[in-house]
Amino acid sequence: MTTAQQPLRRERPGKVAIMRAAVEVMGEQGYEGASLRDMAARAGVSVAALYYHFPSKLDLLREFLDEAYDLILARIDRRLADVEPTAPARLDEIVATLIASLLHDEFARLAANVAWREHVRLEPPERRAIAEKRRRLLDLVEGVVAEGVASGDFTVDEPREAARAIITLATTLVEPFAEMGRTMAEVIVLYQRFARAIARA
Amino acid sequence: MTTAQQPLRRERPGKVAIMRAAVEVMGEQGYEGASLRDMAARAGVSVAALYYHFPSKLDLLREFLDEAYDLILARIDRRLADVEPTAPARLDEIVATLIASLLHDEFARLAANVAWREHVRLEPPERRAIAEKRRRLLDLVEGVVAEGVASGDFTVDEPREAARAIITLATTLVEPFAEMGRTMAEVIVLYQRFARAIARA
DNA sequence: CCCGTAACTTAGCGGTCGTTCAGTCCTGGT
DNA sequence: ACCAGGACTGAACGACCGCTAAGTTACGGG
Repeated sequence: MTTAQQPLRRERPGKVAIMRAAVEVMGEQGYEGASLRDMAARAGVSVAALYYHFPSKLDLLREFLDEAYDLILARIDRRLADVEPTAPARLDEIVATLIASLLHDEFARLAANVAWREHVRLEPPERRAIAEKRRRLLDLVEGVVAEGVASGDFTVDEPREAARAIITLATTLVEPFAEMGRTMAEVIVLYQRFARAIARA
Repeated sequence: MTTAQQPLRRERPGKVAIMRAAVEVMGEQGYEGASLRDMAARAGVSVAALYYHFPSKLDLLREFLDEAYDLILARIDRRLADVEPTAPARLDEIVATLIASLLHDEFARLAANVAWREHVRLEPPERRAIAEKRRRLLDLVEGVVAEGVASGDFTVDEPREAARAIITLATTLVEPFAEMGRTMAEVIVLYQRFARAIARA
């Protein structure tokens, strides 16, 4: 027998193409406005092919949401490992990673729109799983802010609310970014400054 | 003849009830997920009644968006008239007005969701009209921030981007507010502090 | 008392939606 | 050479969609 498990032989290119197309359409039209026929056409397959890979439209969204939140959390963890352990430097790294991930290219921006506005479409049981991943990110940022307060770098009284504001700012950047006329690098520096200001509010 | 114009005899209770119901459904399900049948049922009328008052589903959204942005702009203008003319006080008043308007009650929160996420459904011509109202709010806040920089109260280099961040923070508060476990008054004070911090970043 | 208009209603149109089912093709192991 | 199963396709289902035409009711002015 081979050493690899069955389900990820070459990462299932058909399934990946379908999910990519689905996220594009959902990002442009919203979850309810996105039709399976549009998704299938963009992926170059038939509608029934979607049902070979996903049990339903809602499960397609759920699977994407799961992967997207896991990815961003893992990316932040990995990049924090290489950063000096001072709170401002760590906060800067989180902000930079969030913004760079969400603005990287057109697909990332559409995916960000889906991830941060369509999670409400899930039914309560699956929705709680996503809420917990969001809470993990919030806890992480709150920890860094609190750490900074302890070290005297930050001064805010409500680290959790400061963390919430910082995450909101970074994750809702997709729309404003288009009309800002600035490079991603410039925006990252700017929002690192805003984030540190909130942590000192 | 009477002095009043025809179209607003007693403010057309039927039309108002329909728009209220429509905004509720759109706030809960999103524009595409909201059906005219749901809206009509909630308003206690038939589907065809919607077409007596509005030319189409999209026009219903457009009309609400027009009114909602005009209302919030007028409310801010009116409240700014009674505030001492220092930049920090004026910024506080804007933040307080925005948050109080968007969080006031359950309907206001649903309306806020529609206003700040569904404007993208409009076709480009009508969409530009809404974009201009948003720009007016942005200009207003930018002006106050710049004013504060001139007076030495604020220090940020990019007043327009600071204004954008402040507006984003206030207008996306609806979802987080539910899990914050704080009163509206507490949240206003907190976010006034965040806004001033951004203006000093 | 009658009539015009505002404010609806009932019924239904054509179309699109998510979903399913019965087959088809291709590939790799025996 | 065969064939099992993975990865699909074509065609259709009933439900629901936005929208409309034609008819009904209530009422205020002449």
